[in-house]
Amino acid sequence: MTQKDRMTSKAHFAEKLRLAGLRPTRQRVAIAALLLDGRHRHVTADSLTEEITTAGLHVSGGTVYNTLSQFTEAGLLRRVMVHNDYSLFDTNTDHHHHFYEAENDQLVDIPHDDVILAQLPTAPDGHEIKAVDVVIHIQSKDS
Amino acid sequence: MTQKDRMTSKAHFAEKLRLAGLRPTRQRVAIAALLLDGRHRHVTADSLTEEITTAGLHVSGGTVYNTLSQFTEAGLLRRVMVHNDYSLFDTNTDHHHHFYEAENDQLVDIPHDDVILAQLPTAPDGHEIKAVDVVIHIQSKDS
DNA sequence: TATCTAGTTTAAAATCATTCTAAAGAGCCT
DNA sequence: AGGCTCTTTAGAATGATTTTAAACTAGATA
Repeated sequence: MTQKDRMTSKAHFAEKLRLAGLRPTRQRVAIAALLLDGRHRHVTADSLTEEITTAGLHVSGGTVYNTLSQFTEAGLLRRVMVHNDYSLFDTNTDHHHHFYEAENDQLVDIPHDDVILAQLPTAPDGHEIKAVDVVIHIQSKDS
Repeated sequence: MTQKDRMTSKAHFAEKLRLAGLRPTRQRVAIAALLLDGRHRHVTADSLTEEITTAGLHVSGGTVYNTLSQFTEAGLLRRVMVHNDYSLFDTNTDHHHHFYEAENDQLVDIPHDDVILAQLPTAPDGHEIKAVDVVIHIQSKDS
């Protein structure tokens, strides 16, 4: 990646944040550059902090947590609920589901074409469906 | 409920615990009597502790947590994953799904006959499906 | 460009659900 | 009853996440 590309992408992420209603601060742009580049993956506050450090940057712990929540709130990330130990975030916000292997705390995307849902129930009166989360818990056959 | 009925049900829950491989201690039987009476509801460690207190009993905090985990492990309860704030347990272990309204932290069972799933994807090599959790996030229409 | 202000970041303290610990207690088998 | 193992207990410890109050900055304005 050239110097110019880097500058271009920085502006690109700043714009993305602005569109999402988030002021593009140095920290948010740095995190956006790591998480919103189109690659689909799962991160935790911890793994992200490690990445930031590896990139030679520094963002305080509180800000990492706040940023992940803000990005999620803004629809740039998706929070995946598989256990209560710590939060997992998915950089893929498209409609898709997950396999979760508790044994290794492993989260795997379910290929998009493996359609699962047939019909949804009607939401209770006065309510509407906001999201549908499907988590398929799996385990090694020999355990 | 007569004195005799009480004894009978106590024995009933003790037996249930034994069958689940759990030694029927005073605490476990008390909690089983509250949670495993066939009613379908959702509890947290906190709400359960409150119930125990209201019943004029006392079980230490650690034991409440351990018991909920052991019951879940034994298949007597089901842990429902909807947020990362604290654990929710469902006394209904039958195959069913949930509506979750974040605004009021409200969990609602989806009527059993509102079938949802069509076909499941195949589990990754060497793995088998253990459980399928579907959580439909809902919100008030006017929010 | 200098200035202002609301929104942000920071390190550190605080929170809070949950787990762990070591000692005391209770099923249950003989 | 005696004993052995599993449980319970209160309290300390853990660990992710949130809050705090002060220092900073993006972006608007003069």
